[in-house]
Amino acid sequence: MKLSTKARYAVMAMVDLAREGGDNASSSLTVIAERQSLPLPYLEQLFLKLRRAELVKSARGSNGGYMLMRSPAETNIYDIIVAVDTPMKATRCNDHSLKGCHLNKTRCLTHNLWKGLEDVVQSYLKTVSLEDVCHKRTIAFSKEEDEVLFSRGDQQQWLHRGQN
Amino acid sequence: MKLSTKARYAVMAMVDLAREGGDNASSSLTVIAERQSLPLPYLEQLFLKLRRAELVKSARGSNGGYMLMRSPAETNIYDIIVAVDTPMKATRCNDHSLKGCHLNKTRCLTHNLWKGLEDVVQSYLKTVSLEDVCHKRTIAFSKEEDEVLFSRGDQQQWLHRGQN
DNA sequence: TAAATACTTGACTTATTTAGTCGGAATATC
DNA sequence: GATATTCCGACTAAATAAGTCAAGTATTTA
Repeated sequence: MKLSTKARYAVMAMVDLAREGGDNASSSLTVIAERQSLPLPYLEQLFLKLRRAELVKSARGSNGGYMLMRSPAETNIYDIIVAVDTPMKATRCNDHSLKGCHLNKTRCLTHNLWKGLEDVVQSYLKTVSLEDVCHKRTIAFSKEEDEVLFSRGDQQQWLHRGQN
Repeated sequence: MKLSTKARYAVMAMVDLAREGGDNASSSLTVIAERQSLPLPYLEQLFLKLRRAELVKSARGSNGGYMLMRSPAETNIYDIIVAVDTPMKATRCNDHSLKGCHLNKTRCLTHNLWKGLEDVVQSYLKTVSLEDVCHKRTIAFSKEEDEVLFSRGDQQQWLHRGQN
């Protein structure tokens, strides 16, 4: 269970785009690839999918490039990862055909467990926006499952859930 | 990003063991493999690791088999998955050498994001025990990030965090 | 309009990981 | 001693991921 480079590279590139591409300026993949030390042809593959997912728009021709479709605050990490990769597949049965799921009682037992795992991952990735990442603003869950660490750059503050 | 069969099979087998192996009775891998439709030689590999992780103890010879080291309630899913597989590796840099992490500012930005993802997954898997799975008792997080669904079989109850 | 720039696309190759197998040794029970 | 079982390392095959390549199309600028 590990993150694919597709997902990692896509997020890195989108963060780069969010930081450098303000004021309706588009960044070319050549520049992004260089800044982030990523292989250009690989980035091309990824941005094709990002554009089809309507996360970025492209401008062709000289001085062309890509720019975000929506603001960094409105772009969440989950959408980026889904666009280029399968985000988290823990269950084996898809929603329609339950083959491989309820062969017998015991096998079915684990279904909720894996579904819960998918939900947790999905929920986390959806709550984090591109802007959050740009500002190093992240959400961490403590072991008590009762507190949330809100971190903005150097400042950190422990809060009880519901106080945000 | 998907669950490995190692992790899935190991949990399935452990759940089987928890259900059938009460009263200090040991179950042989042959039986578990048959009940769960899993390849025996593969299970052998996995239980070797589970034993070394001290999650199960073994009895050799005829009528031998495996039994849980601790009670199902004291055995959590995270430990099982860690024993047989890497649970969730989202960051690329390990804790000691930060190579590939702070090459430049932007790359560093995503570090907290991935670390947070690892934490969320780890936290979830640690809170679920083998007993929970046996009773289909799972924890699901709502979109509001403020409520928890405690489900026991047919009963379901929405609670605010901290009331459990 | 010509040239430069950069996106578009699919096919291809290679490397890595995962999944699963095999053969045999050790050990306990009947 | 026959049988059932764990124990262990090495091996193979299949699948996936990562990355490359080449030939195109569209757009802008000069």
